[in-house]
Amino acid sequence: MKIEDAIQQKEFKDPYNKLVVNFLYTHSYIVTVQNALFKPYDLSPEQYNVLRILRGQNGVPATVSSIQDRMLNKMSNASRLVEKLKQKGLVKREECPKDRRQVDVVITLNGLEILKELELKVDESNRSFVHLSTDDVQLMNELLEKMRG
Amino acid sequence: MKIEDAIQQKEFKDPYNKLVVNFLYTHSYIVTVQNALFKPYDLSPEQYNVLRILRGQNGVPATVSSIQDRMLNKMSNASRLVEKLKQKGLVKREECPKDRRQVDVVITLNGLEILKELELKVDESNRSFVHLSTDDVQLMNELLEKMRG
DNA sequence: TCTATTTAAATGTATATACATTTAATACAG
DNA sequence: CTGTATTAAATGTATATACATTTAAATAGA
Repeated sequence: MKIEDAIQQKEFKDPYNKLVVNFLYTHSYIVTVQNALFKPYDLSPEQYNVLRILRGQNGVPATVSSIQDRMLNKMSNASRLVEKLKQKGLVKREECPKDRRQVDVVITLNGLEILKELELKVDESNRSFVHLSTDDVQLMNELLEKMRG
Repeated sequence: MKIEDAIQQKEFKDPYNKLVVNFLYTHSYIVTVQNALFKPYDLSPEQYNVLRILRGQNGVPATVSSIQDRMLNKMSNASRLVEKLKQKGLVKREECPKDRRQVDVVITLNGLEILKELELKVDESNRSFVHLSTDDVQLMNELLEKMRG
């Protein structure tokens, strides 16, 4: 569906304007799909992302700020997301002995299991809601990086 | 900057996965720029969007649900956004005489003025933070629409 | 050493999304 | 009509972003 029809706007002043609007609308489309996917697991997309970051550590603890640095949204609040995940038993949080200001965060076995199960569904979902050929996906990946400059 | 460097992830399982991550990261980049732009005007990007929708009505009142239908994020809450804008004197809200369930929303002169001033900055900002040629912008607009299927 | 600065994490608060529920008014079937 | 269903908007609540501030610990410099 054309963006003009989706938001009932006849025309755009220039293609840059249209791109930003088109982008924001598409973002909403993506997160709606993602939310529906994560909801049965009682996880938000952001919490899922933190779990993925922690698994990437291969057992090495991550500090809250190192998680923050790797998040997709640099403005999100790793401290509170970790707290939520801890309450669900998906991560452990321990005071770092070397520097008592820091906190060592590690994913639990339970967290790894849920992540493994979810990841299959995420992969499948990504492939099915992105209606592009691999070539177009490749092209779009390049354009996104060029776009950010 | 490559997405792999931006979030310190070595590789992606497949290009679809990378695209989604790349997309979410780019979204964060865009809204960060937009928030900074709107902040001095005490408006959020969402409130700005509602004002733009109302101006597009050319004086014809819009109901809350018609605003909702035209929003970029279909899950946002037009009712509360309109209330915020009313408190700032940027919109008027009146009971619709034909159907007392509905509410007629109209942008005020003050709202139109702020919108006019802001729009210039938004246009300029869009052109400067999107580091793409017009051809690439056109291409990306097409890919976004194809992506949503 | 003692103080000042810096750093890591947590916390406070406003806005917005996500989704369910409520309230009130209208439509509509019997 | 009258009771039921539908619709529009508002409201309730949880999560997350955005951004400022606070707290505590470590570091650096006089």
